[in-house]
Order: sequence, then structure tokens, then C-alpha cells
Amino acid sequence: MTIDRYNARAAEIRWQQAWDTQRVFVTRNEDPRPKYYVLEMFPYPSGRIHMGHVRNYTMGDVVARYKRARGFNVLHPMGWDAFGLPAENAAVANKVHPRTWTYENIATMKAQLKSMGLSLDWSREIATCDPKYYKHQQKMFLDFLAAGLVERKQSKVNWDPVDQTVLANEQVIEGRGWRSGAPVEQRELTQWFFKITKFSEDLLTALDRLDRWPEKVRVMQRNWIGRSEGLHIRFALDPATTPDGETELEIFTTRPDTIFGVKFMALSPDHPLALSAAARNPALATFIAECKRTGTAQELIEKAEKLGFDTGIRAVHPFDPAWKLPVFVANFILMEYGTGAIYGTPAHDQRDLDFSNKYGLGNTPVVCPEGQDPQTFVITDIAYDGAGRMINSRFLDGLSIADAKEEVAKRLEREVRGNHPVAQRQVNYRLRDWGISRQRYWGCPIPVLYCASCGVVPAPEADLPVTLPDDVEFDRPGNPLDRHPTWKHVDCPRCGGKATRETDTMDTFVDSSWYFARFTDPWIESQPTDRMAVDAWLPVDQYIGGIEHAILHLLYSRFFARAMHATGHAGVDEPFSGLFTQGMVVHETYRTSSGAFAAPAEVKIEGAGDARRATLVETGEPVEIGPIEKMSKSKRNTVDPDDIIGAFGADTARWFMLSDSPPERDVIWTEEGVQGAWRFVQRLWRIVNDAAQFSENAPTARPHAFSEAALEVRKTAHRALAKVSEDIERLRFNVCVAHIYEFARSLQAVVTDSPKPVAPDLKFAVREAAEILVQLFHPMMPHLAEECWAALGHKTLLANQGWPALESDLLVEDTITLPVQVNGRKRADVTVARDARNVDIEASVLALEAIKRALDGKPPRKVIIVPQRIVNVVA
RNA sequence: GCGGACGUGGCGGAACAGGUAGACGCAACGGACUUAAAAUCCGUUGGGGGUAACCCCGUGCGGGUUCGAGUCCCGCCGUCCGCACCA
Repeated sequence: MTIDRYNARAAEIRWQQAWDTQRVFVTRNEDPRPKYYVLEMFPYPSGRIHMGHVRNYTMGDVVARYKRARGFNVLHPMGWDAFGLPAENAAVANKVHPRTWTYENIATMKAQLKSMGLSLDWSREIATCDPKYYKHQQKMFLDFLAAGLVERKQSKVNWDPVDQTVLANEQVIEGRGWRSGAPVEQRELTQWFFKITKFSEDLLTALDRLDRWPEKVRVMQRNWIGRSEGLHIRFALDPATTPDGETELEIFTTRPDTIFGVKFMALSPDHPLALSAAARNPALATFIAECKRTGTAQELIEKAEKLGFDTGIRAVHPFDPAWKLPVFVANFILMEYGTGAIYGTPAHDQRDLDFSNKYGLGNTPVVCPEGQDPQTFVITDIAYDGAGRMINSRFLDGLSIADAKEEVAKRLEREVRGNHPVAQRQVNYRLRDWGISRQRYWGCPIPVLYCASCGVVPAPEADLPVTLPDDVEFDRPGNPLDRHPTWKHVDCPRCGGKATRETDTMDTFVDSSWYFARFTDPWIESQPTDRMAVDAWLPVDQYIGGIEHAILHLLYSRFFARAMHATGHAGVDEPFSGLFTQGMVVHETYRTSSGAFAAPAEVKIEGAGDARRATLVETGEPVEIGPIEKMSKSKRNTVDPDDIIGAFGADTARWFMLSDSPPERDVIWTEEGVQGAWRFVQRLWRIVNDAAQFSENAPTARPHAFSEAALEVRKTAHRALAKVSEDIERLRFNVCVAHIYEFARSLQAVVTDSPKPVAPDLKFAVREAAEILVQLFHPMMPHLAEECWAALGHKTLLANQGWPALESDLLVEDTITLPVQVNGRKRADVTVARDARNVDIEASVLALEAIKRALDGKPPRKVIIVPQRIVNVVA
């Protein structure tokens, strides 16, 4: 009998329909089995899925299908991060409404995802642009507002001049907008903020408990939160030098130990004292204006030279009333951090030293490194920030840095001026509140009103959702909501007078900060979450997505979980107990002689190694093979998942995405790799069919005894089962793939090489092995697995089948083969009984020809036997 | 500058917890089948030496610990990523 080639296209559609009709992947909240929530970061509906999606969703699907087989009630939902700027850009470019554009994209991408055969519960699908979703987001905004977790304040914001909107600090990358890439400017605006800083300490310390997160991500978040302990000190100002009404200057320092090395004070150009001093000093006012000018582009600030201006004001040293310090305005002092003012200790801070050297303020070293002579220790160009003993510091001399910090804090805390202590210990964070106002149409409206007499008024809950108007124009830059003739004009719900709506919408990162909670009960209309459901399902057991969200999305979601907890919408603080960040899909780039990029589909490759040459298919023009880079439209090195699925089927694409590269690293998409995956699909199909034929009429009951050959088949199968199970648990999919290749190859050898007729026990063993093989690759290639399962005579869906039971007895061998080393070099193998005594092992080892030769007739000095592992003979 | 990760054949990579380095795949080469090709199957493939049994070298470089080091320690070199005037 000849076996037809496996027709992936036809089979895949058939099995997808079968899963659909039988509602296999629809999850019930009432299901009593233990829960497992696996989630991949939901996509932005940009138009079509790309290979990055294929990789991400395949990994999630492997975990979901595996856990389902292991008996868990698996929640594996999907939705759409559907608000955002590209929809508006499309509206400008193509005169299509953002909603239309978005939903058309969703339809396309949903069909593409379905063609991948993912075990998703589509009944829970949500789109964040749906008023049924953002209604609840508005409700939570109001709850957060009432709970003091939202505030409206004026602040300097990052303004993206291309997108014409505000960006959060996290969205500014190297001084440029994360989406537009335009240099970001600073502007003063009144904005809505989520008070993420209220949770700074908890967001930081809780990272230690996220032991199933990549260390890299935790480090990045730790740095981002940027906790530092220090002292808040009030310096008195010399009245003779100070503008009216000003008496003191507050600073924050993490190095109070260096207080006797201080040479100057420096203020941010935005500092109130700087401004009041500027009011009577035109030159200073000019300097400040200058700072702000260079300060419009973040990029320039970072490269700018340190500049200062002496205000003429003098501060008084807290330990010496006679010691006066010049107060400068300096361009490198940030108003947003600490108090916006510092004291400068040039010897021990590089920035202060640069500044001091420029303005001739000198420096006095106050920390002397171990082994240095304090008399000769001088600082010229490089500040010293290491450990050491205090010098030149009066009562601190001889103390360690830590003791000196403590001593200064103690003394200044005790000292009182104007009923307040002169200094207080303080913890500062780099983390800022999350500004969420965006001057955009296609986002969730912020549900507040402004009334001339009542001020800021929250929208009444009965009016939620505050929906977006449909009739908007995108013919001009700026926010269409603001220009809309009627939308923003409403009556004040408090006084009935005239009021206007907030026309800013929320940052789309708000939408994605709680979708994982909504998935647990997306049907409930009365509230954002059903507490029974959300508390039962959260946290997400395994979250999978790109490293690019290490800070933004993941930190916001952690904040949201806490805020939802505080307002009664959820019972957990951490949304994701397990996190995995997968690598990118990369591909070679191709350039024609004109410098234009060519797409892989347009290029023909010939030769191998150094002789590899590329030409354009159409013209035969030679093409330069360029570096391997992340697949992107601009470099045209993308491969369309539809093309791959069309040509080879989803299973081939899925298998290739899991092969070779470790999941956290980048994977290089190659035509050869796809071909290899496709060949293996066909090979599996043949092996399973051959095995089915081989084991025809196999006994259904397990034989009492097995021949050596049959036993070997069973051992191989169960060893593979053990390894693959373990490696799926550890998300080491590339290693799973290798084990499956190995197992398949050995099963194939048994089926081809065994003499006929076949004994019943071997039939049984081969049949068992074939079933295990199919079940092992099922999470990775579900369609092929169903087809094979049917070929093995099963009438039920493999998707509903449990994971095979491991017979661990089969993993234990009666005899073991140990490598034998002489002086750490392998010389031979020795096969002994598993429980052989060491003396017997030693005797067998020393009897080996190769060992005798290596010892050259001399007795060994020592024989080291590591049980079950290795023997080393020391000559 | 600060912080982190990594460095293994021609390539992607494997090696539990200090115990046989190079699993598995790709590419390449040789062979079988075929009129031929495709497809499939089998074999070889870190470097060097030897007819062979076998021997020597080998996990970025230099040291160290150990019976034994890809793995641990110290010092370099290189690559990638994140943060970047945060006082």
C-alpha cells in the first residue's frame, strides 16, 4: 500500500472546523479542574499578522495545548489592542474612518490567526475600541480618581511634534518619540496623571517575588523605578544676598557624608528661587531663557555642556555659619527630581567636578581611598566615588562613608530651625507619575467635564460610556474631538450650567493594562470585572511577549493590578506570575545596485557558503546579500505568514518557529529551514502510517512480557516522553524539537528494519510508541497530529486527549554504561549492573585493555567512581 | 559612563547540579533507487597525525581551583541589549 503525501492545506482546514464545531477550546469558568491562564500579548490590528506574531502565538499555543492535555482548565483568550494612532494616520491618508479601518484589519488578522490552528477561546474576544470595553475603563478611571490615584496637574511634558501629542517618559527613547522617531520637545500642559508613584516602593520590592520573570526584565524595572536613599537638607540663605521672601534652599543628596567637600549650590533653571532671583537680574533671566531654548529638544540636553550662572545668592553651611556657598543656576539640574536643587561636591561627583573646573570653584577631597595618603590625595579631572575613610571633614574624619552619612543625618535631624528639623532622611524615586492625556481622537475618552462654576466634574456613571462621535474630520493636524462642533458641549451634571468635555483621550497603554483581567469574564456589563472570575483566574500563569514591553506595558499593568485591587476590581497585585520574552524573527536583507531593498519573494538564491549569489527573479539583476535584521516593512525583508501557510501549511510554520533557536533568542528565517520543517511533516506522516500498518491487529491488552526489541521500543518512547514533557515545562521548545526528531528517527528504524512476521508484543510496543510520538508533537503541530491520530484508528479528537502516562520504570536500566577516564581523558566505556558495588566496578575498569595500556603496567594512584555517572582513574 | 547578557564545528544550536564536548537541525560531500530529475532512503562531516588499533589538539584569550572545567574563581578581549546629567 502506498501512502499519499500529507495534504496540509486540506487537513488543516478540516481539523480547524472540527475543533470549532465541537467548541473544544471554549473555556468555562465553572470548570472545577485546576486553572491555568496562558496569554500572549494581544496584537495591534495593524493590517496583517507578521512572523513575530506567528512565533509568539505558537509558543503560547504549545503551552496551552500541553497544559490542557495535562488536565488543567486552560484559559487562552485573544483580543485586539485596537485604539491608536495608525488608525488616524490611515484616516488622513485614505479617507477611511478609524473604526472601519480597525475592524477591517481585525477581520483579516482574525482569519489569519484562525488559519494557524491556535487553541484560542474566541468567545472571549475583546477589542479595546469597543465601547463595551472602554466603558469599564472609564468607570475605573472614575474609581481611581475617587481613590486619589488620578490627578490633574500642570507639568512639563514630552511633546511629539509629528504625532502632535504628549508622550510618557517611558515612550521617549533616546530623546525621540517611540512611534514617530521625531525629536521630543518640552511643553507645559495640564494633563491627567495616574499616580503610579504611590506604588513605587511596592512595585520595586515585589519584583523580588516574581521569580518566574526573566532577571533582565526585573533589572530593567528596578533601574527604571530608581530608588535612592538620602538626606533632605535645608540650607539657610544669607539674607544680604537673597531676594525678598526667600530664606532657605532645600536640597536632596545621597552623599551627606561629603558635606565638608561642598563648593557650591546649584538650582534647576525652573527652580522658584532661580525665577525670583531672575526677576531682579536681567542677565540671569537671559541665561535661564537660554537654558530653556536648548532645553526644547531632549536630545540636545543630553549632549549639552554644563553651564551655570552665579546668582549672587550665598547659602550658609549647616555646620559652619561663617562658611558661605555660591548659589548657581545650572542647566544640568532637573526640576523633576528631588527638590530641583543640589549641593556640589566636586571631588566625589564627576558632574560637579566638571562644573567646578569650568568655573574655578576648586575641590576638597573628603573621602580617601584605602592605601592612599590623605596628605597627597588630590583630585584633578576624575572624581572619586569609591570607598574610603573620611578626611578634611572635622568631626567626621576617620569614619567610614556609611558612618559619616549616619552621623550627618543624626546631627542635622536633631537641629531645629523654625520648628522644623534642618534635615530629614528621604527616599527618592526616578519613577514619575504616568501622564495619560493624549490629544487624539482614536482613544478612550477621559470621562470628565469642565464647568465654569463647578470646576472639574467627573462624568456621572449613568452616562458611561462617554463614546466617541462618528462624524469627525482628519483634514487638519491636532485633535478632531477638540474641533468637533457639538460633541464637547454639555450641561454640567451638578449645576446644569454650560460645561465642556475633556477632549483628550487616554494613552493606549491604559487599554492594555487590564485586558487580561477583562478576559476572565468579558460578558459582564455592570462592572469591569466579575470578582469571582478575576480572582479565580489571575494571575496569568504564563505571559508571553516581546522584550520591548519590559518596562512600559508590564509596569503599567502591575500598577493597574494594584489600583484595581485598591478600588475593589481585583484581588491580586501582580498580574503575571510567569513571564517569557521571546526573541524576534530576523531575515537576510537584499539590496539591488540602485540601493533599493528587494523582498525575499523577489530574490532567487543560488550556491552555498561563500559562493551564495542572489539575483532578482524578474530581471536576473544581481542583488547584494545584506546583514540579517529584524523583519520590517522598511527593509522589505518580511515573509508573509499567509504565503508560508498557503504553501506548506500552518504546522510547518509553527514547527520551524520552534526549531533550532532557543525561544528567548532571535530566530533566523531561512528558506532551507522551512523546507526542513516541511520535509519532517511529511516524514512524520509516513512514519505514523508505516507504524499503523506495522502494528495492524496489535493486541489491545498489554502483553505480560516483552521481548528485548519490544522493550527497547518502549524505553525509547518513554524516555522521549519524559524529556519532551520536561522541556515544554521549561519552555525549551528547540530542545523538544530535537528530542522529537530523535525519537521519530528511531521509531522509523524499528518499523523498517524489524523482521517479518512481527510478534504481537512488538506490534503493541510500536503502536504505543507511535501514539506517544503523535501526542508529543501535537502541541507544536496540532493538525498533523489529529490526522495521524485518526490514521492510528482513533475516532475522537486528539485535542481532547490527555497527556500520555509516563511509566518511569522504563527509564531505569538494569545495566549502565559508564565512561572511563584516565586523568580526566576518556579512554573506554564499562558496562556494569546498575547497583554494582564500587569494588566490582573498579575491578572491571582495571581489567579493560585500554586502561591497562594507559596505566602502562603501573598501579593506579586513585580510582574515583561517581555513582551512575563516570569513573576516573588517576595514574 | 552605569547596569545586564552572551562568546561552543561551515551555520542555528545541545550538554541536569563540575563528570563522555559538538545531541538535533541546516548546509556540504559520497552512495542507493530512477532512462533522467524531483521526492525518498543510507553514510560521512571540529582540526591534525597514522595502513590500522589508536594518538595529539580543541568550547574568545591568559592564569587558577579540582581526580576531572564549556560549566567555578581572577584578569583581559569582543559582541549585543537596557539606562543615561536622577544629585
